[in-house]
Amino acid sequence: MKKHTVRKKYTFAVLAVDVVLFTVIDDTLHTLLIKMKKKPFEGSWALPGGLVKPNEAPNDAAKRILKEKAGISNVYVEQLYTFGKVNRDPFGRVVSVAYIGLVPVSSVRPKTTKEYEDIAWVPAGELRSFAYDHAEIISTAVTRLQGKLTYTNIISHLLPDTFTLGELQDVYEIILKKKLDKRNFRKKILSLHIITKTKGRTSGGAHRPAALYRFSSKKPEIVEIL
Amino acid sequence: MKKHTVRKKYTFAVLAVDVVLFTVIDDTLHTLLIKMKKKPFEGSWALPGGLVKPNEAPNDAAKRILKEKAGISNVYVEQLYTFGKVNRDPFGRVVSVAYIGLVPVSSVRPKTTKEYEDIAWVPAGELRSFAYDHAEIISTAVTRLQGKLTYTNIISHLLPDTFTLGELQDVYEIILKKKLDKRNFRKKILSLHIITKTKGRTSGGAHRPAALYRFSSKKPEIVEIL
DNA sequence: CCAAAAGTGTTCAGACTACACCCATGT
DNA sequence: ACATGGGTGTAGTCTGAACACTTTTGG
Repeated sequence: MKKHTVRKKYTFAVLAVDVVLFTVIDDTLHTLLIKMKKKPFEGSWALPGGLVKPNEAPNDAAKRILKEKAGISNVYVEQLYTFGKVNRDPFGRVVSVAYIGLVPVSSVRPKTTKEYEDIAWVPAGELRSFAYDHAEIISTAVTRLQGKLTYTNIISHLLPDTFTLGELQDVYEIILKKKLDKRNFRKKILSLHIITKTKGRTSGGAHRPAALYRFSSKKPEIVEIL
Repeated sequence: MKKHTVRKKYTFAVLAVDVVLFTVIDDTLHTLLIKMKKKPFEGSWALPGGLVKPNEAPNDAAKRILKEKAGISNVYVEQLYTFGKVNRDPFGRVVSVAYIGLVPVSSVRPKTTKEYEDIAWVPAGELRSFAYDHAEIISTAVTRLQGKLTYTNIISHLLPDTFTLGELQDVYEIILKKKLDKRNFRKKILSLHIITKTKGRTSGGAHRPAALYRFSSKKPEIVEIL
């Protein structure tokens, strides 16, 4: 049986990826969205996404699309869920493997292209007109992100290389949408040994300088955090 | 733009589903596997799986395949992960959406068909020669199942309608591969109010009869269990 | 000297762990 | 009578929650 025999005989689906890229800006969780030009979704916002190439793994497609559409590389991405309802795309049968991506705020430089009207960081949870089933994908992604914050170390990918304990706590509070006690938070985080103190300190704020920390490892790990 | 325009232009992938169907038999976690006849995997074991139809959601395809290949309906299924490495299938580019399925042991009646050499419940973790990347899919599924046991009520789908606390504890111990303290386990489970006592009792064993319980709800819920 | 974030300990309550014996039934 | 799983309570430890003041810097 030749490689393309099956391909020709059974082909039916277009496989796409969509990425929910998160970052934290101004004390708010944001996702990267694209404002569309094409009908029937002109003016609607969509996740950066695109078709998977014949010789490309979906994982690689997710990274490629972030690079192409937003000029962002070196991103942490993980698979979220595969959305395959029959009529989710008015153009035909498209099944989309959705990914979550995380970037620290500094490393971000979305670029607009002629293909789209606009590309922008939009506060997660903000009401918009979304293309396709992207509202559902985003809300699934937010829920997953909240869940994983509490039992893994993925938050590391939302922070710059070094950060203060206050900044770390802020990110938790923003995403989990609840206040945490400062002393308890510090005790807990430090007891886990997932971050280490560096020699650096902040300076420049009109307040006492803070110690800078770094994640001991950014490898995905299961750690009971909160 | 017509519906099939995109389809024709960009088609490349065959979309399949594979199901890791779990049950507990004789104090061991088992998965349903099929022994293949076709080259290059003759004699290897594979997950029940098949192609998604053009007008079928992957979810529905998973249920259909269990029905067709094993004569099993009314199964709880949930999406596991999508496996899309370029060369995972020697016949061509096939992307597989993998599902976890759970059935209580009683409701099980796999049927062999002419298409396959054999279909059987095989102890999870047993060494076999697996077709495709199915070894990887199974091990991902086992890990996920273990994780979800500890923070959801999905174990309900592995038990018959009524069951004793001893049987419930057994299933936890089998899947999590660790002993639990009987008194602590009962205290914890009962305090969660996810099961209710029925009026029934067991009979027939050479021992004291046990109270029968039932899950208050089998809807997926997040509950911190262990 | 004032504003702003950093840093630091103790007490209390609830949850989890370890642990051993009697009970009801069938053979 | 004995073998088998069912059923029950308590004490000690650990973890999580609540809570307020001093420190260091820039402006």
